[in-house]
Amino acid sequence: MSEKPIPKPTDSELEILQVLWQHGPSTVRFVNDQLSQKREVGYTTTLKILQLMLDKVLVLREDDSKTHIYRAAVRQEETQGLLLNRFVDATFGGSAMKLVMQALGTRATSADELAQIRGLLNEIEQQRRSTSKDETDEPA
Amino acid sequence: MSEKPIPKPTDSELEILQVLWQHGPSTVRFVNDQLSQKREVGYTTTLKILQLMLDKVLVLREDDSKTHIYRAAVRQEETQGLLLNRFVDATFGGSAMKLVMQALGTRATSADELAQIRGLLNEIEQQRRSTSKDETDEPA
DNA sequence: AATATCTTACGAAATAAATCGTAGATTATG
DNA sequence: CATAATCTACGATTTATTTCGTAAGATATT
Repeated sequence: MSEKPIPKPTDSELEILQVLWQHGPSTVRFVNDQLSQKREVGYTTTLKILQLMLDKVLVLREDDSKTHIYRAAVRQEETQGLLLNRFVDATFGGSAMKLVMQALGTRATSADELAQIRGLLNEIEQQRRSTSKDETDEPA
Repeated sequence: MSEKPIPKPTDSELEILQVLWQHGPSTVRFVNDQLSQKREVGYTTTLKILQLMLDKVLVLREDDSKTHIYRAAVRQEETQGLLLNRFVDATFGGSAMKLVMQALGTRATSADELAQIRGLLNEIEQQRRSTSKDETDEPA
């Protein structure tokens, strides 16, 4: 039980992680090009943030070749989950349901997406029925 | 179309807004007492933040009586919606559905809550069926 | 090999957020 | 009325984040 403290990424760091998650291991140049499509960023700014992320072990880097290659050191879902928890606590007083209601109510959601969510609900309930037979709610 | 720029609250400001939304107009002392239940905060820190929030017009204040009384100047749902949009964009690449899936999959959600969400899904689909007949998508 | 180009490392400035101390005003109490 | 307690205003510090300039090293080009 001494595995993951998981450092919390800042906004800029998250932006970079998105690039790495989406495109895989990349050079500074590539990451910067991607970011530049959205907004103005200096090359050395991107470089610096990647270096700080390396310290925090948010990314790893391959030094072998001439130019360094950075890769995400944290998994996407894990990180998103972490941030989601913080956000739900800070903004919705810890109620994931209130958040979901807002998300579904306010944001545009296609019929297809609604169907997918319905499917997930089914899965969850299904799973609960099966596990509640032999396993009690909390093994602790 | 020149109504609401809506300033984005910081973490501390959001914390205070939660108190005001939950308990209504309050004195600095009361807000500080509430915050203190969760963590260490100096009185003047709370005061200062409230004053900054007044500048930003995140809160209004009653000066009449001896001690000032602050009230939220932004509505809860509106603010939550704003923050949610930002969060979805930054963390889930703009996909509200991915967020919902994560929220349902990762966080503990009671059977009761799941039922409520299911209810909301029904409502939304219901509404779409009825409005798509005579009204177009956006009544503007 | 000399020059230009690209890359890294690093320091430092600019900005934003949160925290607190102190002084002066106001109100309550003895 | 005098003293204590409470409150407001405000400056200043601390900490975190973002940004960029510059120098030095590596690579490519002619």
